[in-house]
Amino acid sequence: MTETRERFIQAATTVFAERGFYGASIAAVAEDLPFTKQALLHHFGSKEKLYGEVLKRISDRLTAELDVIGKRHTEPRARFEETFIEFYRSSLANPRETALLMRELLDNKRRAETSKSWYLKPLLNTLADLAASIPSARLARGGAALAFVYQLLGAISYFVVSEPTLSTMYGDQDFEALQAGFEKQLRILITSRLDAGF
Amino acid sequence: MTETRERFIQAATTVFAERGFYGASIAAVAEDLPFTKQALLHHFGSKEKLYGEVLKRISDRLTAELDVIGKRHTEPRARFEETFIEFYRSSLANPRETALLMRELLDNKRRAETSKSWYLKPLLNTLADLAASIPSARLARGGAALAFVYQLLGAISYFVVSEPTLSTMYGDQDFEALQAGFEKQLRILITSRLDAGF
DNA sequence: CTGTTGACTTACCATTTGGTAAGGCGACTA
DNA sequence: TAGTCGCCTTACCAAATGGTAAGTCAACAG
Repeated sequence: MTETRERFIQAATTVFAERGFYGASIAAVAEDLPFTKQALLHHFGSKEKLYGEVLKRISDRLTAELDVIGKRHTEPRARFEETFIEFYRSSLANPRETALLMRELLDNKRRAETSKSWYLKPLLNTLADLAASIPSARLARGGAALAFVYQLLGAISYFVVSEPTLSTMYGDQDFEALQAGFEKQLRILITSRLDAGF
Repeated sequence: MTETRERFIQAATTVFAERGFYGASIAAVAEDLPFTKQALLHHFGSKEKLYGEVLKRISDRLTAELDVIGKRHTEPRARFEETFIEFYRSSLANPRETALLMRELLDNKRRAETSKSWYLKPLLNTLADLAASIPSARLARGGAALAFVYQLLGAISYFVVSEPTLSTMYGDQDFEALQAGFEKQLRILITSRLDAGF
């Protein structure tokens, strides 16, 4: 059934996000569902394929989301800015997925040898194109605009993923204040860097 | 012997960086060394304790390194800027350690329940103090300066960790150009944000 | 009524996991 | 010479790993 597959994918997202590909077990994925580990294997064939479906799901959602935002703004600079703000909001709203994508980045070296699939590429291309559409950045050489895109991507993902660490380190209250101000700080970072020109 | 311990820690750094805490096995750590898995257990007691020593090693080195840089500059803003540039260089020179710290961030939620140790705290405190020493940032409320520190930390770590992914995605040549310009772009990001004030 | 198909199960399997137990062995001490 | 201490080994272990084999059972088709 389609719904069963869906439930497996959702559960797998959590497990892979929390333990990484190598640390996750398909038994753990099935554990909280009213199905056995073999039902999972019946639907997906292998752990690797299940992981692939999870990644594809995330990549598709993100690409679609950013696409919608991109169409809401015509002015390149505003589009760039709002897309990254939206990316931050989306990442914050889906910390599991954010963590999983970060793990994929880390596991990639090892996994690339066998899997060879690049789920992040369409997402990165979308963002790089966005940067290239800003007049002042178009002429930048040596991938200066791409570097900035990557800096923002890192700043956003790293912060979102740090929630458990930061809230324990600084206490829930201080962390909430930090998180409340982060979006504003992100906006300032983007505008001040863009103002400086390429 | 001290040297044997050292070799175990070095090997463990690689294995933990590549597979994460859960995905790594102590057998894999001993595999490339002329000792058995039990020799490892004899020295460190458990996988958890070995991991702890590895993290402590990294944290100590980083803190010491940043301390040296901090003392080379008296003017707060220059000190802030140079410290982050140095942090970038250090991260780039030690990609294994960078990846491992990132994994620690991701694994932390799970691991915190049992281990409760915060290896990253001294490092973060050093950087936060650095930001607080900048006059214009001292008055910032809601942790605006800390947010900026975290953004830089994320931008740096994320980029360093992405080397395998990026060089495969864009090709070795394009990636090298990107990497060659990254430090300069980082500097621009820092100065433009600081110029904007808090 | 029969055959087939798809979802899901129980029963296994070899391999790997982190860890324990016990002992060999060289060096140093009484 | 006997004792003991630290480093490291072989011999195990129960539990968990990803995956295979062989079914059960309901729905549906002829």
